[in-house]
Amino acid sequence: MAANKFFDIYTQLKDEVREGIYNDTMLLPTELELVERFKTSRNTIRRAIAELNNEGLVHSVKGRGVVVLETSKVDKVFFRTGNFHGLKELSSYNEISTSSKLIDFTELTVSEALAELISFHAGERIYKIERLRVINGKKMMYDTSYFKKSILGPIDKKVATGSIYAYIDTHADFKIAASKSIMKVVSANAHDFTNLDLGENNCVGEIENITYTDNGRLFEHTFIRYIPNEYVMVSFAQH
Amino acid sequence: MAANKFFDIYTQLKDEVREGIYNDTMLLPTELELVERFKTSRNTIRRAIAELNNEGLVHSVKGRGVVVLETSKVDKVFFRTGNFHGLKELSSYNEISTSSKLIDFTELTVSEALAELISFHAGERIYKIERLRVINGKKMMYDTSYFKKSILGPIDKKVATGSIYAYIDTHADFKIAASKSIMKVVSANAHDFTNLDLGENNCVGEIENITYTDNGRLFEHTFIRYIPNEYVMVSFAQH
DNA sequence: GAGTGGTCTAGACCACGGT
DNA sequence: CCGTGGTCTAGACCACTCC
Repeated sequence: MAANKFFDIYTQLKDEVREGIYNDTMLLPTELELVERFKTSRNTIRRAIAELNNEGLVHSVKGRGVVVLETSKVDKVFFRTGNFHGLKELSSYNEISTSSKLIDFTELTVSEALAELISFHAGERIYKIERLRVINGKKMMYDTSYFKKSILGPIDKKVATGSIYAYIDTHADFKIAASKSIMKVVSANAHDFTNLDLGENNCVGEIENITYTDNGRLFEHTFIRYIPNEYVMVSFAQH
Repeated sequence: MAANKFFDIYTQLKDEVREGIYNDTMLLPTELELVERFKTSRNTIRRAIAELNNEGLVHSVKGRGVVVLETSKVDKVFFRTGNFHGLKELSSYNEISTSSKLIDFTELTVSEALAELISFHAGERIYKIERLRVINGKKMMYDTSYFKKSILGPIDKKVATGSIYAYIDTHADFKIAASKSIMKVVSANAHDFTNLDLGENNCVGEIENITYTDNGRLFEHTFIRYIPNEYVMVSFAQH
């Protein structure tokens, strides 16, 4: 995809790790050997290896080398059981699938009460969009999203029904830069019991998701509430 | 702490962002200006700025500059409501606080059934440790941990009662390198109802946490089950 | 076109691991 | 002690944003 040298090297090394060319617990070739092999500078090699570290495939140890991490059950779970692809796709990006239905679309002004709840200031003009995700007839996930109108510009119900983010890509003069998430387990409220197929369960998972534009401005604040036993989140941390 | 140049610059810029010297939505000084100011090379400046990006404080845009992200409610939540400090401290590191009690400590061999559940192979000799965290008399969190004996070496109940990780720091010849986590919301089982003060709730949060040594070997596999409404996890992602 | 961040090079020195 | 990864330098060129 990218014609970046470091990215190509990263991809190649990743494949080789995945194929088991370097066994679990073994070392990658040293940086100097990789410099030889890829005919590039050491910094570029290091950039590629840094990427492997971030992904949780290897761990660099000063004075020893680059250790390949044993594979675990977790690695197999990565793109399964429901739909949370790690955390990156947690914003509205993928929420609009064929199985996602628009429940409500309104324009309103942020009240003092709502300002307490979300990261927008009172008086700000916003769109509120509620959506329901149904899979195999089961109500799995309910989203309540707030978008700043001052950033998004005027939209109609048709846009809200489709993908807001596809609309931004083609019609807006800004990009989505980053997002932050808060994840909790909470007791279900009356809304949850009617909006979701909870069965015997009386709790839901909640993910609060804040999205930034590439101007550093808060753009979207979304609450995702989902039923137990269907979704999984995965993360990796280096010490 | 670290006498690394890039780390000092990162810390200083971070403070300045926090103090609002660069307002939300404004730009940081350009890389060349920072090179001037800190009398260093551009790569070092870039390393510091990369750190700020990872932390979710700024976002670099090619051709424009380094944008400071608006602060949000999420930022204030970071170290509150319970005890999950982001994800880094999720392994056993901090679980052994004054309020954490050892419930069970046994040595056993991984059965075929257990091997299905955790990332260790059948036949492996392991320690199983169960702990309960009580806060203000409330049973909040229940941990079931499995440690590879072949890596940890022989330990007794006294070590298990204290901090395993403090023990490793001082007595073991390996370090903890990385960890992976899976987070879910699941229906409570009979164990949960007796082990935790669930109140009216019939679900729990579960975090499965896998820890690696700096030799790339799976070392610990822990299941944390906790009550609703008390804990929060925060994450940040760049697009 | 001027200025920005992104990639890359070719070198240097240091801190640590293992022998 | 040697070899490893970690930090840092001083430069170059490119891709992008904005005027």
